[in-house]
Amino acid sequence: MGYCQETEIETLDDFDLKKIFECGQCFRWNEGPDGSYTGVALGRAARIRREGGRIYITGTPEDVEKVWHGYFDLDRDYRSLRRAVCVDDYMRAASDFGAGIRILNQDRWETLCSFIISQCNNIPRIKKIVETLCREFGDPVELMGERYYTFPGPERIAPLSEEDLAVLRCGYRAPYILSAARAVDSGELDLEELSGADLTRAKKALMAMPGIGEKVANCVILFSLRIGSAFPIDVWMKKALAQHYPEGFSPEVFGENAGLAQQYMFYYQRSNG
DNA sequence: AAACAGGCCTAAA
DNA sequence: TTTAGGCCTGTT
Repeated sequence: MGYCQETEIETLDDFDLKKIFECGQCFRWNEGPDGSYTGVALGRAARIRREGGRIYITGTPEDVEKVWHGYFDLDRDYRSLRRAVCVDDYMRAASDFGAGIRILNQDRWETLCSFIISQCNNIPRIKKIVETLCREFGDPVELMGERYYTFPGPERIAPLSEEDLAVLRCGYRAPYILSAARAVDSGELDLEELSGADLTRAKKALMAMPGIGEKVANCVILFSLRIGSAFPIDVWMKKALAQHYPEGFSPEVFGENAGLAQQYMFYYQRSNG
């Protein structure tokens, strides 16, 4: 393991690596034996660790300022956000339990593609398919003597065929990946433009694509388009809502913080049932 | 062995 | 507008 520069990520409030990387929003960060996490995001490989109360990530201060600051959503004060979603005793418990979660600002295309893959799959298989996709079609990057691969851009996937994607073993999702790649590459689906849209319009645009339904659309919108009112509902969330809001429930009570409220509910449900 | 897994699509009421 | 069944594949 060669020498590698590290820079502190300064954060005044919530920042729990395990919760951030394991609350279901991303698929490419993996925990090492020492509790650090290594992953590839936004075209670069990095390792991030906690020592005492401080967080360190490989890279220069400029990397932190220009890349990781935005990725880890450091401009938002999660302590006050947690207070804002405490609408009842259940949400108080869930947000206390989930303290340390942050919603990452991920690459739009990577998020779209990853959540297409996620449908009707378990996490280990999702991660495996995504890693194969990157190894086969991404660019190699190096970190501390190890080789990693970036997530291939839509322009790399668009010209491929279903046979080319057979190595992924992702079954019926392959044509969905191709059509999404082609739409993004051609500009027919403009994810950057959509990040300035409202929830309704963003959902409509995404769900017009084959293989993108309500759940995948909401994940893409929340995790990469930065629209905080998105509220993805999967099987875990269905259980949580049925259990705690049998009379019915509307995410609108949380306004722009609905997505964060969802993350707390989801993580709480997965951890405690 | 048969069912299921962090959905989506189509057909049918 | 809601519901059932099928879908690739890998795991239990």
